[in-house]
Amino acid sequence: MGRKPTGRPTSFDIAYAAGVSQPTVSRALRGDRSVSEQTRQKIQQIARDLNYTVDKNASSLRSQRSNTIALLFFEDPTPDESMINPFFLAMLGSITRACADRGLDLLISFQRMEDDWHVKYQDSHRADGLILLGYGDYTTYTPKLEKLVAQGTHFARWGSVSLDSSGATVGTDNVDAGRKVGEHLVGIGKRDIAFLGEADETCPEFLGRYTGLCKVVEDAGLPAPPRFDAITTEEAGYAAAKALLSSGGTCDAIFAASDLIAIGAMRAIAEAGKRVPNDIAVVGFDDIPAASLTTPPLTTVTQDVKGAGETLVEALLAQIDEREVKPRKLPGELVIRGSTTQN
Amino acid sequence: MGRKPTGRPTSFDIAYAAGVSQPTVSRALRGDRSVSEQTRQKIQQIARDLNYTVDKNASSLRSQRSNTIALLFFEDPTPDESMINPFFLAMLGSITRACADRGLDLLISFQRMEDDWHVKYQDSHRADGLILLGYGDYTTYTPKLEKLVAQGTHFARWGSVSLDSSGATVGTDNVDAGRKVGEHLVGIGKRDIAFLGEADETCPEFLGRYTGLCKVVEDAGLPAPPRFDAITTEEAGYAAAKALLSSGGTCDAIFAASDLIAIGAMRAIAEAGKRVPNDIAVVGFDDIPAASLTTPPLTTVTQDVKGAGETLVEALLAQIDEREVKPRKLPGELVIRGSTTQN
DNA sequence: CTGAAAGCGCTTACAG
DNA sequence: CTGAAAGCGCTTACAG
Repeated sequence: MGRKPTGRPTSFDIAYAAGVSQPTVSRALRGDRSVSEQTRQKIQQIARDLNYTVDKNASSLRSQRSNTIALLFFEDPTPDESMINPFFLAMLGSITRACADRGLDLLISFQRMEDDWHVKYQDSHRADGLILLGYGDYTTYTPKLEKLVAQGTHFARWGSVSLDSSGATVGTDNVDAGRKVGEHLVGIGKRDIAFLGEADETCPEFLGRYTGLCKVVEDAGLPAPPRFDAITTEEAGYAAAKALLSSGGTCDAIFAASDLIAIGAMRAIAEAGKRVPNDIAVVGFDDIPAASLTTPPLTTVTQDVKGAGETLVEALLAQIDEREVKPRKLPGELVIRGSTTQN
Repeated sequence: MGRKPTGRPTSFDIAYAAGVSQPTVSRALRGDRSVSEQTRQKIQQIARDLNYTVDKNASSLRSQRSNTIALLFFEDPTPDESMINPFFLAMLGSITRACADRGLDLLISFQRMEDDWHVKYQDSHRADGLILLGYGDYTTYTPKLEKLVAQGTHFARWGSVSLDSSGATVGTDNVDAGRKVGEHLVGIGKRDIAFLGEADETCPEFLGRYTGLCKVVEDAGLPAPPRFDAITTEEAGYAAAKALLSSGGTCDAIFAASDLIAIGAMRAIAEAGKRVPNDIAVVGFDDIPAASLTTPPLTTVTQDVKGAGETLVEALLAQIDEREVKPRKLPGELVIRGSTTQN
């Protein structure tokens, strides 16, 4: 045979071998129902024998659809430019799997907040849509989102669901999760709970967690939880706890807006000569792998990472197909460990 | 203006606006030196104004080059199917950055050992080459590699450099790193060192680390380090240490082939009522984020993750361009923490 | 159920 | 330095 002396076979080679036209090969290989069962079988067999695969570039160019999704991590530039939040890494895994299950390819890219996200993938037709994952200042983030919407770019994002009704947003029910944490802490007899994390408009997710905590505390007739700002790093958690402990105020529990913050806080607590959980109970958020390795192990909130990946991909696909997309809240689950209960 | 009523502009639109031919636009935008400076400037300005980007599918189809690399993680299927080794996640970050610096897109995919890697990307022309990252049984891995070579697929891999002279392999100098660990342990007076990890042909990297350790121990006239098999998981490390401690044998130091193994081992040591580092010193490998969080913090070996990403991408690019590629060894750095020294 | 024709948006010889 | 022509390998109306 060997119609083409070099390179990989094309649909014309398959067509020649099967004695049909090239468009029929294209149809058969995509499982088009209009091709007769017999012809389809034959063509698929030959394609297999010749080790043929459809050229994605040609197919995407013609059909104007790439079956590819681009995953953009964005983050504030960090001084050490290293640490990605482990939680997002877990998300990456679940999104990868969700894409693979649907035959989608996944492009990935780390973006700085300053960058022009939209241009890169959608405009160059590499991807049918974008999934946005990240943390960082929400106030600089929002205008970019609006630009994406204005451009008609398809995207789904992970984040705070409440503040944003613009379609494909998926996130943990942070208020509910904050409530669960509050109930647990109040339930074990804590009365004086502090919150560590930037709970304002720059970070609506943290704000939700704080809000949930406040509700429970208020209902129990306890003093409102003081807040100490911290971004999602161990260093920030350490500094915030330092500030809390040296402010002269007392507290018998800390709810940190993330595990990274909680881990930093535990270091500060140890340095201050206090004990976890007896003097101060500590709760984190995310359930990163390191959370079970601290001393004592960290009580935290597990987010539904697997469900998140599935839901994000589904939401994006729905948007691409112009189906209706509603924001989705996923439940967070409290995981109780030694940092809030002695054993 | 508005030549096309709908959709994004093409190079024809730019050509029309600039009063030149379409091929000239193509040349100007790629910075072809043959286009006059003036024309080039003008075209680039117009392209910017019209928010034009080159259609990657068309350009890849025509040029038969995609400027895209596919990163394949492969792993033995794990029961919980969750945990990716944190070390490879760090590698992902550095490879992403190295690709971005060179204007390459990055496709990512997790593969099971059983899968047919080669077909997926190279054959469908999505990627110019593959980077292979992973762990798992090397003996099932090698035949796949050979198949890739036979197919003329371009790839670079992270792994054991010594056993494999086939081009684009990059890895830590495991023997040297093992030696550093051995010297440290012998230097602090340990005499009876055990190795935890599958140090045979199924995992040449672990074997290298063991070999380095053995050399030092032998030179010091100490008994050869016993080996206890463990794959790279916490559970396996726990089980291996259990086996070691209950074998009735004594040991005053453990070199674990990975941090995950070391963390599991420390748990087993604590359960056996022994203290780290006084009764048993522990050293890991990889310096994952969790390594500094254990009690005591884990002495380990840092691999040059940043250099690894750069080197892998460079090696792959060289291979694609048919330039000569030599295997590259990167140094590992010992990081001494509390698990081998009291303070 | 199948085929002939057109065309997706580029890049690349080939001319001049 | 620039243009006219061809063609990368598919998918999609359109006919029959």
